[in-house]
Amino acid sequence: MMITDQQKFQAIISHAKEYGFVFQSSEIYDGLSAVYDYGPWGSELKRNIRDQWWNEMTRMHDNIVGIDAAIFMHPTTWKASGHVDNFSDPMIDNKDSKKRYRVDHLIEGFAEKLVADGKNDEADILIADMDRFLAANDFSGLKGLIERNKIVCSVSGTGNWTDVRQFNLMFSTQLGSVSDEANEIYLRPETAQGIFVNFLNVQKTARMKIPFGIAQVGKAFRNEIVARQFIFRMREFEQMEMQFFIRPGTQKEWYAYWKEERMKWHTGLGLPAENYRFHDHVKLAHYADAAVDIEYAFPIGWKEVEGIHSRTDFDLSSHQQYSGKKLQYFDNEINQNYVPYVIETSIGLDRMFLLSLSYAYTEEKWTKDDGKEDSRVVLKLPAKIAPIKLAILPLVKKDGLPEIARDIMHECRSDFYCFYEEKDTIGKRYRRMDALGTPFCITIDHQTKEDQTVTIRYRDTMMQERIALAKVRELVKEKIK
RNA sequence: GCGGGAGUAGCUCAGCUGGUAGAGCGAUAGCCUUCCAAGCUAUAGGUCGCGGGUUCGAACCUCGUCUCCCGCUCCA
Repeated sequence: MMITDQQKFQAIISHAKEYGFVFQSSEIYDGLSAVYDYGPWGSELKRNIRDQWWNEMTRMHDNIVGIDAAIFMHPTTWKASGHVDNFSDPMIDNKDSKKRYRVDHLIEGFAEKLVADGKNDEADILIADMDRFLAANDFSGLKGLIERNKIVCSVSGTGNWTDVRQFNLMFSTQLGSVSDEANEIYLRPETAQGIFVNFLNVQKTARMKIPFGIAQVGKAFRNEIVARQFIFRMREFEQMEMQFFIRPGTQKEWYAYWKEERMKWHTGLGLPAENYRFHDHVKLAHYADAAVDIEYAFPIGWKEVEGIHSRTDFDLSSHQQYSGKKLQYFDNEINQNYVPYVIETSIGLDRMFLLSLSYAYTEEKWTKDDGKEDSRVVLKLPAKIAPIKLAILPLVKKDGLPEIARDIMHECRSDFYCFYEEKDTIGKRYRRMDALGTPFCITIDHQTKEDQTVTIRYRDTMMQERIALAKVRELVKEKIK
């Protein structure tokens, strides 16, 4: 029986809670909108995904190094990056058409109409008033301006407006303990800027030569107007970003290179290529000269999981201008100083987590040999990222079997995450491990005492075979490589 | 932000025209000793999302609010 995508999404959310992957933040206080916590198995899964990415970037490329920059940054950083100007505008909604306008656009549009009618003086006064109110953050003044001039919505034709409100995607707080003397600073809305401002520090201390990359994993914060769809769009989320610094003019090749390289990482985890696609940006952000999303077929539709952007020298040049410090690189090969261009790969860790669950979550039903119906819910997570790698199960909890199980547990637990369980029937324990996505289970039985072999059971096929107890550790290590 | 739907045990849900809560699964402890959950026994878990109102009495009626899901909108 097929379940619909919508049902599957609901089932994943329930499963994530029931089995300790994801909880709503502050649940006992009714939760906090669009903020989530990761539970015991969720935090393992998330960590494993993070490690896969980090190791791929830093260990597998000798020209990429990592950093861990602070969440707080100098306020000017966000002026230079364009975040302050582009993402903190007073907005107003028309209650009839439900259309939302930037207040300055609305008033400027009306001023243009005045000019067209030959009322240049009125237009000039209007714009001057607007600028004064904008500078003073006087929202009621702005609304009064709209009302006095009887500015109407172009869709509904009415002047039925909400109050003017500030929409700022960045969270702010105060640095300094005395609030009226403190400076307003922001929680970073992206991790990239921590890399850009450290460009020269890293390049010089790690003796990097262009082309080279800087990788970073960390939290970012965006005060989304609408944040929804479980952990897909959260207000606090984790990014895995790599900024690759290159010689100007070579961005096309490197953009193509990273596009391919990043897709290889996804499929290399064992995720099916047919669930992925590229989606080119038509409208480019203020910093980019090319941009593409890697999209995945989530139960909620094709959605972006990763972005690859050609950011030109926008960020470094801008920081150079605002800071007054040169952010240049001397290229020995061509005997030239230049501000490097940048190719960015930026993947949402939480989205990758949701992607993994979306791929892995499977409900299976079949008829047993005796004609009875059987079923299971199994997370077919790639073994590399599964929270628990190996479950160690004594068939019965007597006759010395638990002791043997404890021994093998002791041997393996420093290499990978093991889970010991002696409660309930073996079938029930297998089901529980299926629900957590544990790829391998071994069962210690009476025969183990005689010939030192165990049954290993594979999650996806439910097949089992006998192997030497001494080989378990190496076998699992090999499979999770 | 607007519109729609929902919120009762860890999960899925029942609860009649208002009379202070139930089931299945799950969990815990024990029995059984079994290679694919659903044998037996016992136990624990809910001020019915939260707050006001109506009423002798509210899970149920009403108002507000919070959270989640869907559509629109937004999305560096």
